Amino acid sequence: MTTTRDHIVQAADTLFHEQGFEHTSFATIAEAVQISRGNFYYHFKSKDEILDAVIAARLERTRAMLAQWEADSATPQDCLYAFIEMLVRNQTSIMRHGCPVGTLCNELARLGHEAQEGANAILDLFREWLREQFVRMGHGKNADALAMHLLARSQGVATLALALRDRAFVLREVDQMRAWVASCAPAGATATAAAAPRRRALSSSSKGRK
Amino acid sequence: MTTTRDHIVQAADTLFHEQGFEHTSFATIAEAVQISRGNFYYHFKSKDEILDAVIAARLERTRAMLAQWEADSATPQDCLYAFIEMLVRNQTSIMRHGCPVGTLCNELARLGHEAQEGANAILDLFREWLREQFVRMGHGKNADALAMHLLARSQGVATLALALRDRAFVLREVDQMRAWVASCAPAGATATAAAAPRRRALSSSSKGRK
DNA sequence: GTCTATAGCTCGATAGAC
DNA sequence: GTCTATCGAGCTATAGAC
Repeated sequence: MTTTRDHIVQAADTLFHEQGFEHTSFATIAEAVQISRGNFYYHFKSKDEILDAVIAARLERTRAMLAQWEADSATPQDCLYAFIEMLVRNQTSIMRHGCPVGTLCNELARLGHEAQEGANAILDLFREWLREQFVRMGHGKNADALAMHLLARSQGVATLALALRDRAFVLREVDQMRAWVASCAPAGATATAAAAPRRRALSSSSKGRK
Repeated sequence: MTTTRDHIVQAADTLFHEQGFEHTSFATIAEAVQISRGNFYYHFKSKDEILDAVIAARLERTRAMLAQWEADSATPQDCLYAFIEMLVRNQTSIMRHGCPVGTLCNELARLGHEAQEGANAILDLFREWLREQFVRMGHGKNADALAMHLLARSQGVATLALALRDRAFVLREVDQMRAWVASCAPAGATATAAAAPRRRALSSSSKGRK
């Protein structure tokens, strides 16, 4: 059953992504949900409370998505490919509105908004999940740094994609990120120690998704 | 001689970086410049006109900066190092307010603001300048893709730096970017700087572009 | 060139009828 | 639970005195 509250959160979620939190007014959300402005305050005491609800919903959705990716992937490498593939899947949306996670974190950070921690928690969900994959690949000590590196690469692509709207650029960078993941793979199976991924003149696209 | 107009543009420039364009009101700028709100409209017809003036000022300043970097660098590699070093030099500002170029481009792109082209022109200044360095290094055909790659990396670092405020992360990524530039150098060439980038565990691949 | 005063609008938030 | 009406604050922009 979908309550009015759910409708509000869903509409706000979309609008916060498309227009930003601050730029989105109650009037805009009200129009999307087809209710009156005043009716908001039966469900939420303030705009910040709607933001909290949106963040909570995104956290839940992200958790489910990551679990699904893991369930669908045979190896940790495939998990990483699933993450990277997101840039291609959501290409159009990213070129139009940016990465929903990165743009929200940045907007709230710049505003000094108290909900920044919540938004960062979404980012941390990805960070931890990526770290886990690198741990499974045998990069225990550097797993977090590798996770951050991949996060930064994808955020950079999203940022330039939004500004320049260059599809070829996105695909090119995605290709390189895939190659980088391939180069991170433990050479022989079960590399116990070997913390560091070896730098090599890579065999670009060895991975076949499955 | 510094005119009132210049003062306004300078204050607006800083505030647009720190708070964003939309979030910055005339009242805030007026307070910074110590003039009355009404007085703005003698110098500018609208807020958008101030934005245009800020963008023009940034274009000019960026051109001068890039020319200076080139004058101070013995080799194209050193130019690239100067670019990367910017992330360290401006670390504190970036962690607090983000990259001034990236945040403005993204804000205007999301708003669908007509000044987006102007903001992108600043980004293109970097893109062209970086491309030029790669051309000088002998990467003619791939020079633009390499320039975009470096731009994306730095934007990604700036985005995560703003969200997470992790100094160690920034330094780690900068180190990797230096190493990547070194790996792009034409064989046999020697970079002058103390920048002699160390090769570290987390390097990103240059892939088969060459 | 700089000021005060204010129009006209939108915002987030409240009050109270139904 | 949903509505209408409205408040006060903040915004961009204008008018006109000095």
